[in-house]
Amino acid sequence: MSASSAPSTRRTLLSAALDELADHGHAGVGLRAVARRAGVSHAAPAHFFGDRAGLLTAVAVEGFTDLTAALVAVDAKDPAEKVAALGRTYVAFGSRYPALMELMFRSTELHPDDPDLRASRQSAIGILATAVAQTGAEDVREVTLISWALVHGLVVLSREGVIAPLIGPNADDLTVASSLVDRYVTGLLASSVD
Amino acid sequence: MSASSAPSTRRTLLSAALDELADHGHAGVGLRAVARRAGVSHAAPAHFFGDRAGLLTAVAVEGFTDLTAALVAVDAKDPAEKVAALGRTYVAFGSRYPALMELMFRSTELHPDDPDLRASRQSAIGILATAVAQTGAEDVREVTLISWALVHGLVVLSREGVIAPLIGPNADDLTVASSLVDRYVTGLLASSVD
DNA sequence: GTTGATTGCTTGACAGTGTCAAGTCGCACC
DNA sequence: GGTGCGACTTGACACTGTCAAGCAATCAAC
Repeated sequence: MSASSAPSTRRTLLSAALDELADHGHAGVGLRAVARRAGVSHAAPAHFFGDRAGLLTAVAVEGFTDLTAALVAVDAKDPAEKVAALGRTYVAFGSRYPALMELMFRSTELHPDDPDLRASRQSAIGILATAVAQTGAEDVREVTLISWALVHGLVVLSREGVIAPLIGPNADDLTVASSLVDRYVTGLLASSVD
Repeated sequence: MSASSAPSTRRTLLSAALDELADHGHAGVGLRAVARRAGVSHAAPAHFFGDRAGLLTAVAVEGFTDLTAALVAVDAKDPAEKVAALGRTYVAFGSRYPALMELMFRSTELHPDDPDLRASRQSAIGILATAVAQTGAEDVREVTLISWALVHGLVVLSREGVIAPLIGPNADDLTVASSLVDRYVTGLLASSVD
């Protein structure tokens, strides 16, 4: 028999939750709705994840893990260009999975001190931090924070639909955000090196 | 008899919702909980606001109105310094009213096309846009967007508690964010003027 | 000055939710 | 062969948003 062929209910529930999130947004991720989708009893999710916040936390961890994988896959020779590419990837991820990205930053409905959550988030931001460090920037942590804030802000504003009214209706959010990331993140780094 | 002495149930409900939001966060703002706090029947909020999204939308409008007022009160001689001051005020507002600020940008639980919501949000961002314009920046709308994204990102990251782990435990979020706004927003503008 | 309509709210019900206590089933281990 | 234990299920409770109906006051019209 093949290894790990049984999809271990817990795993089934998690992927049901991700589907529910993509289909009906954050509000759709309820203990009972997810159980229904996974074909188990209404109390099964609570058995594995404790409560609703536990389920959402597990989903968020999955999200940070996927985001990390996407960032790891980014490659670029020039350090500054790499930081910009990471930023574009971050924005693209937020654009492709808006509900997931929103959930990942809604700590009031998560277990904010969950070690897995902290670790998975830290590993995502760690990638950006090391890329910033390789540019030779002086205060790595400040530049990392400002870069993160910038791309995350773009994700939020794009999700809220306020970019188009500001820039113009015929501009694609993702294109606009990417060009802004390119232009200003690299500019930021240039002024911060030395 | 004094003008507008009667606190018009609707107004009472709205301020009860704001209190509930400040006390128990976004999840605490339920139709029934707000009704209880306001001392009216459980269906009264729905009577005035239609549904829960309607109530939340009204609260968000209140938030954007307050934010606008805070931004209008900002004064500075140098145009670039004014933009920075607006950014600091934005961050401070988000820091003082985290739950409200979060709600204001949760369009999935609001009525995103509500005209009052759009108008109040537009008036807030308009203040930043005109300040940016007065610096003589080339592409006003792009610089406005990037500045907005930056400060909003800082608000989100501060709320999520990820600034301290990144920068250091003895640094105050608000101070860190303010200094970043000062340093980089003004740098941004300097490189963008001509 | 009675009628009719509108407004501002309440009462009551319904389906759905998260959570908890108890129970059932199978399986490993002694 | 018992005994514990993990993986669930069943059933209940309090709570939620929403809807239909009703009730009291107001106000315009005739």
